[in-house]
Amino acid sequence: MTVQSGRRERKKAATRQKIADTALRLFLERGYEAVGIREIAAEADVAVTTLFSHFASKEALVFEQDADFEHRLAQAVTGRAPDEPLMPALRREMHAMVRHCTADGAAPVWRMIDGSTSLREYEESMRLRHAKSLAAAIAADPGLSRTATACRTIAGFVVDAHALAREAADPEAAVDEIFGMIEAAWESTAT
Amino acid sequence: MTVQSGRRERKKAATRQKIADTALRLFLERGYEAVGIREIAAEADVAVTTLFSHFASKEALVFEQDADFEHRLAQAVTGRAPDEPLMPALRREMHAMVRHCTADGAAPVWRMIDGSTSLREYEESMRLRHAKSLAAAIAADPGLSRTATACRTIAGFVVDAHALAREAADPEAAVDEIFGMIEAAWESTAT
DNA sequence: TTTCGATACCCTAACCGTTAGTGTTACGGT
DNA sequence: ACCGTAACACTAACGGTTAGGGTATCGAAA
Repeated sequence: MTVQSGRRERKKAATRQKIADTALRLFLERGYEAVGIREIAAEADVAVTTLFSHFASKEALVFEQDADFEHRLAQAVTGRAPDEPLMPALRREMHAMVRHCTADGAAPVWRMIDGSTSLREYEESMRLRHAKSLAAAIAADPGLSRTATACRTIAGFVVDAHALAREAADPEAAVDEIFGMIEAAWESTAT
Repeated sequence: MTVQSGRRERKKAATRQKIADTALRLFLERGYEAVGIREIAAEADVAVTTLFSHFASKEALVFEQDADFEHRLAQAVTGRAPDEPLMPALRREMHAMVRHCTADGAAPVWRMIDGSTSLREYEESMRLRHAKSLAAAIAADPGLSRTATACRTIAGFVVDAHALAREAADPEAAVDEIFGMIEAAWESTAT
């Protein structure tokens, strides 16, 4: 486990980025389903197998920075100020995430996602992962003693909030509305 | 639109059933991923295209009676007694559904589902559909005036309850625990 | 410096779910 | 008795994904 930043890792990162950029460009130009893997690989000047060594599936090309999102919610729980209650921290993070997804320039990507069944399904499977890690983070906090079922329920609720808010007319207001409900559910489980 | 029960419809139903039975048998014998579509079709003595005219995908072979489930929750809302509150009706239906899924004999099937990524993803996409129709049913009830976001949030919550309860050590108790949270969330939106 | 293991990449050829295209049969209403 | 059509069949392909097996470049130990 040596430190990073050898020429190798830089080249690898560059290849990955080139693939992702090429794919996104082609997808936006001609539509997700209309662009094939072999074509993306050719345009990015890599072999198909190389593409799949960087991305586990065609859908993963679109959700390139999924791994970031994966941890942000969990971090919001484990990294919050020692005396801060859970819900405000989660609400704040959710606001930031929703703002990020509804920023200018992101719209075409989301339109593309909503237009493809397989992309929507992939996004759902991501939510399951996110909910799982969030539930683990909540369950691990010694300050909040709740049952495993309660943690998982709340976690599922929170990640769903992201999807629901994205589709709402006023995403920011939707986050607040949903979090009102989440807090009521959460407090109903207080011992 | 003539009435049913011609020889034709019986034959069609028989073909569909034979395909589903064959598929489930092979899946349980040798594992979901280890059995190919061509093999199922051959064993059921139909053409591959015929199989796909009855089932939209390989996963749909496993969730054969999905369509039933699709409407049960919505029915629980629209078909409840005129004066019955929403939540008890949903809770009752959810109890019935969970009991059905945890009945003896269903265990191997669920073990198979949990063992396959594509089956789990398919189940999730079903949940989205179910949540959508449930949300529509709730939103359509004139007695419950809630925002669209609140309806969708609660609907997502309810369908998630099914998945969470199935995985819990005591599914029936989990349903009650989760519904306690759902009711708190629901009542927090009362005008 | 030389050597050497690791790894990033390449190519070919397939596998598998799924669909299009094109018939053929047999049912059901007229 | 006839015809429209629904159900099914066959072949061939498409597109995502993976296996198998090879080359080259990097990084570090010898």
